[in-house]
Amino acid sequence: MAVDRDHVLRSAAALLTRKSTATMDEVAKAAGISRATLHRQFAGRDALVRALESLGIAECEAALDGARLDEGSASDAVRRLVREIEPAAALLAFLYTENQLFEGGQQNEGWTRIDDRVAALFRRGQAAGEFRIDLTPAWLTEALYGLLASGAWAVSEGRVASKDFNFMIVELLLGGAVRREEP
Amino acid sequence: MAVDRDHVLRSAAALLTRKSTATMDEVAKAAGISRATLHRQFAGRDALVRALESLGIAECEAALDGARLDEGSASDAVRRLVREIEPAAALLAFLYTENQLFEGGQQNEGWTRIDDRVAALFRRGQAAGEFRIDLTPAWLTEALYGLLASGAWAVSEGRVASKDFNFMIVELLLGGAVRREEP
DNA sequence: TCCATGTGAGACATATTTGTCTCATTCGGT
DNA sequence: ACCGAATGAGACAAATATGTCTCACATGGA
Repeated sequence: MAVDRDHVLRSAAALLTRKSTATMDEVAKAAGISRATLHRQFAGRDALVRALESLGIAECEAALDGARLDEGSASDAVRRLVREIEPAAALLAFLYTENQLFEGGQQNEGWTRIDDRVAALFRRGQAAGEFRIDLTPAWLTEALYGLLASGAWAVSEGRVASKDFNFMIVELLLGGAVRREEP
Repeated sequence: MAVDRDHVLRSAAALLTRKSTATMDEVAKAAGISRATLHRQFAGRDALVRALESLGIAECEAALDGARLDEGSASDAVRRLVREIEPAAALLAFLYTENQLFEGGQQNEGWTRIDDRVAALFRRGQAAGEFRIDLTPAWLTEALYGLLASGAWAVSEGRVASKDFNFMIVELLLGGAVRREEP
């Protein structure tokens, strides 16, 4: 009978990604529970968003762990990372645009840890001569987030097929739009 | 004495990009006018957002015109487009995440026109053998929007220098992160 | 100078959302 | 089958945002 907290969070993420101003009542309905029960789980809208943020951070870090960023080529590590992070992409897209989280001035330190790990991956690729050095690791990190968000958005709008999510993001991020000469 | 409508819209865009839930009072203060005057210009929050949307569409179409997408190589056209669109990037970033505009089901047809023109550019590049064909024009269009938004966001957060905005976006979109062999 | 128009400040009612509470019902374990 | 715990439905007040109105003030032109 216990409420499936994870299910509630995912429903909320899915809804809030589409409509960031959804009310607590709409969030509750989307999760198939009553507003009262939702409020028993999360003290308020703030607590709900914070919980979503924690979930997002946890999933990101799990993806980072699962992608084994230190192994093999940096390109392959990026591919693994995107693959691992795909299930959380919609949630990430919501949090990425929920800039209100940073209003307080101090953002959750979890994001800095994640930023650092991703940036370190790009830096490793640069040091290995694999990635170009005229694009900063900070920008590559930011671009990855942006493409993940765009990809999640495009999939949810039906503009890109879900099965192409990985390919599109990785290929654009790594290879760009310009056609390469055959090696 | 007449209120500078354009100034109000730009202030609103700048504020709402940072805090999408800002109240009408905050929007008014940001523009340096009173809530009453703001309300005389825009009947309500809805009307304000619609006006921002119209402004965004107009600036996008102006950028598309100014970039002369049909001339020269598709890559150069993309470079011109990003350069022309940069001043409107913050506004575009706001509108891009203001998905509530599409809640009604029918989005402003202006966006479809713009999407079509951008997608046509990528399609032209593909037909010319300049762009790879395994990334759909729809995705390239979406990715451009995402990178513009990420770039505007990164600049406003100080993570990327404003002067690098163009370079970073264009180079990543066209060339990707992987280093190319010297030709 | 005088008048008309636009503006700022604030009061006010309304609508919406939120947080809290109660109570009947239902579910699950013993 | 029974009992405790959790849930759903709804009432309620408080907080917040919005839309509307009035009135005093200032600004700019005739």
